[in-house]
Formats: sequence, C-alpha cells, structure tokens
Amino acid sequence: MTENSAINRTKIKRRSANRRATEATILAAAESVFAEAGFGGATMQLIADMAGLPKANLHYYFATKEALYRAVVQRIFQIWLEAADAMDGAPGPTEGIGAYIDAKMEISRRHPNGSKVWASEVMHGAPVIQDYLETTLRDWTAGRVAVINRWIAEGKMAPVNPDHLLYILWASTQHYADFGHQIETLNGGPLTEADWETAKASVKEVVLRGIGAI
Amino acid sequence: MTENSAINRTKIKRRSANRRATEATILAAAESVFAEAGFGGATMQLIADMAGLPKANLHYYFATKEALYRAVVQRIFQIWLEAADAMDGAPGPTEGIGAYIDAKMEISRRHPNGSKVWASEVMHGAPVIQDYLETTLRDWTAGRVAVINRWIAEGKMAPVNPDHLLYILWASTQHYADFGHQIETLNGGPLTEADWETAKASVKEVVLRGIGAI
DNA sequence: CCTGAACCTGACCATACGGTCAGAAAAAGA
DNA sequence: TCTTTTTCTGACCGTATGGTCAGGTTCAGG
Repeated sequence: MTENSAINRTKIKRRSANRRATEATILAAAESVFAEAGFGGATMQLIADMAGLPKANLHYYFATKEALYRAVVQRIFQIWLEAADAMDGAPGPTEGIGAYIDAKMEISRRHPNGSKVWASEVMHGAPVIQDYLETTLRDWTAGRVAVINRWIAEGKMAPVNPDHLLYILWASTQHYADFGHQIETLNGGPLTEADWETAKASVKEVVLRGIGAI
Repeated sequence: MTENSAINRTKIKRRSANRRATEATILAAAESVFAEAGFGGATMQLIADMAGLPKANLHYYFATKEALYRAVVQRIFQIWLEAADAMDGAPGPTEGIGAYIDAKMEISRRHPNGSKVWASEVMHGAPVIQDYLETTLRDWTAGRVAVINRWIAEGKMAPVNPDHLLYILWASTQHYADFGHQIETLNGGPLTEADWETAKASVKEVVLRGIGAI
C-alpha cells in the first residue's frame, strides 16, 4: 500500500477530478431546476435531463433529492458569506458598505438561481439550513453590527439601527435576483450593462446618503 | 320568475354568503399551505385538512389546483395594489413615500403568507400573473415614476433613479415578510410591537434621508 | 491479461398525487 | 309533501414521482 506514490496520487486525482466534475454538472442543473420550480416542483428526472445523465446516476452521486438540495443550498451559502469579506478592513461605511453592496449586486447578477434557491429555502422556514442561520449567519451578523456601531460611535455615519440597515442591504441587493423577472418585465427586457451600473449606483447612493455617509 | 322579490333575494344572498364563506376558508388555507410549501410542494389534501373539508369538496369550489392557486395570487395582488393609494395625493416625498413604506410594512406584518406566495410566483417567472405584471403593475409603476420625477423637478428630493427607488422600497418592505423567518432567527424570536416600530422607522429614515427628503 | 473496485444505467416498484364520479344529504321551490 | 337544484363526500383511477437494484461497463493496479 504505497498510497503516497506519485502514480497513485495522479490516478486518484484524475478519478476524483472526474467525480467532482460530474457532481458539479449535477449541482448546476439542480440549482437551475430548484430555482425555477422550487423544491416541491423540481423532479429528479428534470434535473437528470438538464444534466444529460440518466436519473439513476443522480442517485449514485446524491442518495436522495433532499441530499442534492442540501448540497445546492450549502454551496450558495458559501458564496453568500464570501461577499461578507468585502465589508472587512474598510476604514468607514462609504468604502465598507459600498463594497458590500457592489459584491452582493454582483452575486445577484452572476448567481440569480442560487439567490432564488436561498430565498425559497428561507421563505419556507429554512428546513435545511436552520442551523446555519443560528450559528454562522448569527455570528457574522453580530460582527457586522459591531462594526457599524463603531462607525456610528466614531461619527462616520448616522445612528441607524444596524440590524435593520443590514436587512435593507440584503433586501435591496437580492431583490435584483429574486425578483429579476418582475424587474425585467417592467424594464422591457433584461438589464443591460449600463442598467446594472445604474442599479448599483442607485442602491449605493440611496443607502449611503441614507446613513449619512455622503 | 319574480327574481327581485325580497324573499328570493334574501335566499340567494344567504346561499352565496355561505358560498363565499367556504371559498374564503379554502383560500385562507390555500394561502397558508402555498406559502409554506410552494406550489409544487403544496397538496390538495393538505389544504383540505387545514380547511377542515374533504378534498373532493375543494374541487367542487375550485376545479383544479392551479385555479385555486390563481385565486390566491389574484387576491394578494389586490391587497398589494391597495397600498399604492397611500402614495397618492401626497404633497411631497416625505409624506407620500413615508406613507407607502408604512402601508407596505403593514402588509408584510399582516399578510406574510400572501407576500410569500407573491414572491414565490414572481421568482418562478410569474407563470400565472405575467399579464398583470405587463398591464396593471406596469401602468401603476409608470404613474409613480412620473410622480417621483415631478418631485425631483420641484426640488423636493434628490434626482434618484425612480425605478430603482421603487425596487428599494418594494425590497426593503417585503423582506420583512418573505425573509421573516431569517429575521426572527437573528432576532431570537418574533418581532414585538416595538421591533416593528423600529423597523418601520429605520426603513423610513434611511430611505427618506437617502433620497434627500429629510 | 486478470481482478476488483468504482462507476453507470435500464427496468422496475411502491406510493402519493391531482382529479373524477356516483350518489347521498341538504336546501329551495312549488 | 313532492320535485328540483345545490352542496357535499367516500371511494376510486391513471399517472408521475422518488427511489431501488441487478447487472453491465470502465479503469486503476498487479
């Protein structure tokens, strides 16, 4: 059992690389179908068709529909949290919250399906990620609230309730993904590059002026 | 056929009163189940149980699951539109937008399930109410955009993009219904009367200052 | 070339779902 | 009271779904 031989590692790596690629294909298809139809409306057959795989193969990689859904949601939560970094290390709210809005708007633009799945999950009472809400998200929120309170204490922004400010940030940015269809309908078509710039600028302008940081 | 005899009218009225009451019971149960499980996840049996009626009776009042869903969504859209009145006849953005925020926050508080069903419907591409989006909602939006532009021209607020301002308003207020579970988790329990007042005040403060109306 | 493990899949199964229907019960009308 | 209409419901049906499984295929390792 020379498990750390170069050949062995290479082959194992190729194996698991294929595995990860197939998993990624399935996850992408699943995200799309779950976003369009919701958990209840999605079918394994539909996901399989979209992934170009036989249905039974899905069950080889993900034991149950719920396990697959779980994997999709967790991947989204990771992306969601990464945007949090944008707020770190900023000298003040203009930079910190501005960058956070940019990051979250970019997520809405690049991962609209992920955002929808997340929204759907939370709307239905977060049956799968309740523990994340109570641990990771709670901790993250507490940290940002502290930062905002510090900025307020330093006179860098108006004394706005930090929790509700975060809700406004989340809501305003995610809205462009979750309600993207409504926006596109009113807009008469998909948002152009310029439209997205206007959107970002508008949200930042209103929020930053709203907290007295402009 | 003395159709307009008093007795006749009374009996017809009682009949249709019963009918309406049963329909209302079914609609309330359906709204709750659709909000919790989504269209695909909801079952007629579950709705029937919650309404305290045999499943077959549901099909007597609503031919199909989709017809029932349609009725639920349309009822919500009515409530949604009624809040629009709050913005009318206001002398300026402080009163108009302030009242609109109050009205929409109140909807999020009183009709969280309705809001969730609406959100779910739009997120899934508005298969049922697409025509409403393109007609009624589009007209309503155009009207408010005109009002906002007038306020801007009159120097009563900053020259904020009116469309994106509306999105911020919708997003920030509906968030308290659609993501109510997340908020309650972070809050450590349901929002109290005082919490709701803080929420309303915070949204109004940030938005109104954000558009230069404070 | 052989072996065993990992990977893949068509065919199948039990269940739960939306919807139907015959006919009972209740109410209205004469 | 008798008839007609409306309301209600248990039992049933066809279908689609999530999930299983036996057996095939591929591929690394010796």
